[in-house]
Amino acid sequence: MKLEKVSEEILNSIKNQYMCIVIGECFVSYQGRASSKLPRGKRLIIFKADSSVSIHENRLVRPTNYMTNSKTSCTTQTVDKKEELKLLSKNKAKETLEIIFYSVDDINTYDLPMSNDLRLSGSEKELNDALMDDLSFLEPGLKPINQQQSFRKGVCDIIAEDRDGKLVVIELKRRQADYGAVTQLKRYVEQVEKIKGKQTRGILLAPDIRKNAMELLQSYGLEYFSYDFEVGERSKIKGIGKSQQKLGDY
Amino acid sequence: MKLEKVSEEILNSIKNQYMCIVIGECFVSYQGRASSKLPRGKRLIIFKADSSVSIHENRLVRPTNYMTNSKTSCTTQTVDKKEELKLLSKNKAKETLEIIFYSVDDINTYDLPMSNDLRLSGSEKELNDALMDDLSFLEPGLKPINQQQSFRKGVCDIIAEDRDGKLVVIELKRRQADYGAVTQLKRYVEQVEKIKGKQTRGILLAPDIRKNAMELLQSYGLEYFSYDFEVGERSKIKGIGKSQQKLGDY
DNA sequence: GCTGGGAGAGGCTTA
DNA sequence: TAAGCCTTTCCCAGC
Repeated sequence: MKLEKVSEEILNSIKNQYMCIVIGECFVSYQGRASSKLPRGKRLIIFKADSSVSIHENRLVRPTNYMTNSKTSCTTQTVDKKEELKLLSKNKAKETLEIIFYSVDDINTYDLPMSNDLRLSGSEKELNDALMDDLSFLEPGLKPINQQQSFRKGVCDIIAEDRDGKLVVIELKRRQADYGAVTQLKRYVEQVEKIKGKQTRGILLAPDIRKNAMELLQSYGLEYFSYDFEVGERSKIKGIGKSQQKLGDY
Repeated sequence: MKLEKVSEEILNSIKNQYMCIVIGECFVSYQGRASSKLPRGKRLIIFKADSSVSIHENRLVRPTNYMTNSKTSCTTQTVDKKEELKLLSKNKAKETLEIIFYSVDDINTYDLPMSNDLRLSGSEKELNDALMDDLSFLEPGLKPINQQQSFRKGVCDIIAEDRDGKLVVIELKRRQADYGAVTQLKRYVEQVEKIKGKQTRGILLAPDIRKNAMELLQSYGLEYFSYDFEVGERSKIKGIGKSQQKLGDY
């Protein structure tokens, strides 16, 4: 396949925000936050309407190389009497992605909509909403006090009040809680204490917690509850377990 | 394009570990760790040799839907007098990905090697080595005392001794340091203090640090130095800057 | 096989 | 724009 033609088709596709798919023998070099070289080999290259470029090998979901928000330029050159097509993509962060094609097996351009229409459920946001609906099954008498308020820092924090009128910060995680989750909760609790000027409890709610994270949590005097959830059309929290720490209280 | 033929080509491609690329009108539904639905629309679907399936829209580097380690089966059915091709992919984690094709614009199969071409990264080891070679440009009189200790990727823990004989834990980050970096360093310092039984300094070395992380670091009494590095054939540290905190000392 | 942890993380939302 | 944070994170290396 004539590389001159390939160059034209790629540039035309980018200009018209089509999706361009190329299969060809290439060498890839990246310079930016890191630096990498992909030796000569046959690969799949995708140019999308949002100006992203991805290089895929015949394995893994993620591309081996990629660049987003790029401006791509093409030049054909002759090296050792052989034609080469050089694609240079740059972005604002001064990163560069260079693809050199030695030969192209196939190139196709498709007019696909640049839509974003995945409907995902089971996200933390959704679980958060489910939890907000009824905090009482976490602890009797617990009431949310910041349904809309935004003196919270993260997206999914709940500030509530327990039956004794004490403030409670709840951090919800949809996966095993790690060190970061604990320090995050600690920060929020401190922040709320500072703003409200009263002692505040902190509850970490997660399906599971790493051992060292649990230790840190306890040393901070925070509380942990495990929970189960079900994903589906509408995700829901199935049950709350008591943490060891909590058990010890009784 | 006849969906019966499409079905055959996809299954054949999977069997032979080719790469199969399909452009078609489809609906996608996923159930697993989360749950999602992608309404009918024209998309790119990639079947790779490692049995991964990805669905791409005309934007973003990452696929909207995907599945790895899957077993895929095909059935064609007729709904409302219209032919449909149903692909069902399952993996061991009991996750399911269902793609229903209403029409297929194009399908191509390519015999690409399932190689894992090493991406040579501007090596972090080199940054570690460069730093280890001469700690004195961080601070006069600083000497490493665990030259042989193993490094983890992306993180370099060095234990050194300053000119006053005090222990210094140094953590090197490749990227902007965040809360995690600070709490990590804090942990190491505490660990070393506990083991060695003597007061220990902690230095965070990173290209940049987030404002809040800086505050936390200072509240912990830790130190921060910024540095520049160059990636390329041989990565090297270009220079060490002094942190605001450090400047205040002088 | 499970788990801990980095990554050129990507990508999204809000200040 | 930067900061903060979630993710079906993906992926590898260690046990």
